[in-house]
Amino acid sequence: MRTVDPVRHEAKRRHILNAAAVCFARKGFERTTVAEICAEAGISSGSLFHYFPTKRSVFVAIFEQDGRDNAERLALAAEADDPWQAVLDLVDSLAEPLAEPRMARLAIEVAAHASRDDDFAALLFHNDRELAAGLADLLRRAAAEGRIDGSVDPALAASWIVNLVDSLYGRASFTADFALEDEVAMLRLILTRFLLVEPRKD
Amino acid sequence: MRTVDPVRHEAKRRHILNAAAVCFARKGFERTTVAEICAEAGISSGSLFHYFPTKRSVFVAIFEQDGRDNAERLALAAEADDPWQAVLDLVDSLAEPLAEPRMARLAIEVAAHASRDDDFAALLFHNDRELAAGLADLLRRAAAEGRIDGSVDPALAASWIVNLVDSLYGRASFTADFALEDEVAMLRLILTRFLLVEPRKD
DNA sequence: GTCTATATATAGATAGAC
DNA sequence: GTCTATCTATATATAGAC
Repeated sequence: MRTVDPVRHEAKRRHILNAAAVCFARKGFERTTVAEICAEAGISSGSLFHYFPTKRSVFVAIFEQDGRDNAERLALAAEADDPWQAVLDLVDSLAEPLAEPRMARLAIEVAAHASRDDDFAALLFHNDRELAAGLADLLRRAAAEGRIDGSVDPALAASWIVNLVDSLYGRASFTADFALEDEVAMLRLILTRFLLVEPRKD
Repeated sequence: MRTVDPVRHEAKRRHILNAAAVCFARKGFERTTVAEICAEAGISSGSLFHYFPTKRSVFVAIFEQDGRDNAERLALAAEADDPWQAVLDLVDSLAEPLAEPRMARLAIEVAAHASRDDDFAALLFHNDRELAAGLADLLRRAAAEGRIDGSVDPALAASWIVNLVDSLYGRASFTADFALEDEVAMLRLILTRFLLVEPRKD
């Protein structure tokens, strides 16, 4: 008979992480205080430190989920019949969180923090490489089928696609009246013209 | 007979700003202490606060120069005979600071800080809009001469070019073995295929 | 103008009652 | 497991001698 209920424990952890994400998006890692996270979550600092050993560990835990989410999306994309369409769909799905503007700020905060925290950077780096590797596979298939330009190195092109999506996040936090649909459409146009072999119809 | 030598004053200011830029690139705005800047500059905190009222003012001063530099580059580009070539050259010159890796980290720190400091964001926003406006003019000229695709809105395309260059900065701080020349070449390929009207030769 | 010394505030994290 | 109270460290900025 155990004294802790693991389900309740996990639920509370997530509750804290959600509150923390809101705060980190609002003010960044350094300027967000543990007291603010506690206020947002409706708990005391003693309680927060019962669930997480440090403020940093709260931050890191938020993004460990991301790698898992992307791995799922890649697995789905790998099963698609049309690899090039799968690439475009993947780009759409990666851009989707931008419908919530605070996610853009959080993404930038992540990049900034990674440049000063090597372990955290390694986590993100791993996530990005997994994503780029999955994209490269799709591009290779598309090139084999003659759908896209085979002269561009798939690995390099894949890492540029990841980067272009990242740039969309930068753009979202920096552009007044950011219109997600228009921006995604432009990104698709850039990618299509960059890689598609077929003659232009536009 | 004045007691301050304005030349010496300005030189000291720049010395402090250079030292501060090194520190901010290394650890970000929040984690960099005034004491560290002073150590890097070889002065005391009392002395630093003689030149700048706050730590933030030091940070801001570093980037006020950027707008002036870009304005100069734009003025040069506006006089070029070949507007499309001028765009590509401008992109090269914007990417050039990346030869020093610490500049990439500083750029990311800037973006993160801007998302929490509205006045600072306004400064950067102004700089970016000036740059995009200048690029849009060049694109309009290039389209009028039939050099590039006239169906793409020049203003939107221009802001994407600015964004693609920004993404290069993100990429630089995130890519192992970042090879500036290869990356710039790929960026030029993307831009050329995105906008150029002439049939592909590759 | 530059320094040393320090005021003041506020952070992350801990202790221990309940 | 959650709280209140607090420790300890460290930060920005100031005061005032030289």
